[in-house]
Amino acid sequence: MTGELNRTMSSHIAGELKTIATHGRNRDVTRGAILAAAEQEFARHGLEAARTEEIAKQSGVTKGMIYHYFGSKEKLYESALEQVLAPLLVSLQQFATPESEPGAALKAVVERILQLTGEKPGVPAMLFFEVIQNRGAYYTKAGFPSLYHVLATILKRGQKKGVFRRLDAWHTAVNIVGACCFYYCTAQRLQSVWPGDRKPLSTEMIERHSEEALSLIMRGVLA
Amino acid sequence: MTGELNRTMSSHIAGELKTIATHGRNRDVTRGAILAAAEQEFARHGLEAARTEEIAKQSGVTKGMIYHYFGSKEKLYESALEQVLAPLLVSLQQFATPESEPGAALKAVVERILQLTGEKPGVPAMLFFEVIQNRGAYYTKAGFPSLYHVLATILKRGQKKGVFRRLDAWHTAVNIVGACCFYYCTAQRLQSVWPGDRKPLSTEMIERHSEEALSLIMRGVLA
DNA sequence: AGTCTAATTGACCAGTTGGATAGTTATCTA
DNA sequence: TAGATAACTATCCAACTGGTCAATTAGACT
Repeated sequence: MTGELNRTMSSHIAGELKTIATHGRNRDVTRGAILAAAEQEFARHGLEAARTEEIAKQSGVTKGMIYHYFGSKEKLYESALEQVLAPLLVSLQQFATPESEPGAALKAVVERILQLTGEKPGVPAMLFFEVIQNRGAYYTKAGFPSLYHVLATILKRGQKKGVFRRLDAWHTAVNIVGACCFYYCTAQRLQSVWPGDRKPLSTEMIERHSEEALSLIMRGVLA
Repeated sequence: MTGELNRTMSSHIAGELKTIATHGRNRDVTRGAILAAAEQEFARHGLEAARTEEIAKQSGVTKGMIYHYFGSKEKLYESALEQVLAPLLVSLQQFATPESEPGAALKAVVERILQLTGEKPGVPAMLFFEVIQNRGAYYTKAGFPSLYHVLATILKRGQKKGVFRRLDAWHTAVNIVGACCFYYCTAQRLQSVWPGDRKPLSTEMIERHSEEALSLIMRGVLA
């Protein structure tokens, strides 16, 4: 998936220093810069309203580079989406094992979601754009496993064991994700609504969000 | 806010029949059709990616009409946003009274949010676009009261009374809204992820979402 | 040093889009 | 019936946007 890494540093030298030192003229560095800028732009505007020119400007290269490395705006979008979602969705698979205790499993999954979104606050926005604007077309295309399946499975198992209360697993799975992710989508607005000393994207507020979301969810689900 | 209604039906005749019978050539009907189409288009694509041509097509009029009645794409957006948000936010003010019992008040507010979003599933999407793409600029411009203030106030009061558990009112307010609204943002995708017999936007599934969201929230918040 | 590969650039293009404008016609009033 | 108002249409335009392409140049290898 990640493709050929370090094609440029095949010489004797460590290469790492070289890569960093090389300001331009480096495949991986440029590709990475474009991807990073694309991630931001797509998270702020979605595929449709994102501007390739802006991505180029932010990554410090010419627009032509985007087409040289990615071929089209859509393909760039796919790459950015995959780069962002893969770590989250792949890492969740481990929690789907039927052996684990449901309460602990749910807690672990929620914490993982909160951790990853906390590290990359743009991810929830990208997901929203993808679902609403593109109706999940590229999401489906990437063939990622559904986050909701993992959650629903755990919820059903916990309910059968009597650990969780009576609930609709499918609906609850969605609402759990909502309680985790919505915060990052509305963070910009919170800044002008919340008291001034609360900076929604500061590390402490992110930390508190994780605590609060987890509490709300666990309390809301346990029997 | 709603402006002059029924300017056209000032004659002797009842007017209602007239308004309906008149296919074109009616200020209010045309304006309404444009607004309705705009609401859909903006909910699906956001201000930036929305196309005036598409709005015109969907409302069955020429693009020129949009500029005749609304002046610009942005002004049309403001009107659509206001039309959609006003009922929700205005109606919530009544729950902010300090006399009401906090538990009941919270339940009432959440139910109202769920009712309104259930009736207009496009509203949450419009809110997301507004916050993420436009950073809440038009939202602020409209001068609506913050939904979060109402919720946080109730939460704080309930906490002081010991009805609610120890929690951060500001964060919890956000997470509550997330648990209510996220469903409608991801509904399109759910259709291809959920079992086939569950249609996310069917009346029964919407009803169930309301129940599940309310349960999750109340359980998650009560002492 | 010389050569080859590929990263990079800048000028350019065709299609789209928000918006303006001049003209047409239905309806209301006197 | 005549005129005035305004709803409505068709056409056009300038700016923007995704995408192309030929030319340039920095590094890698011999």
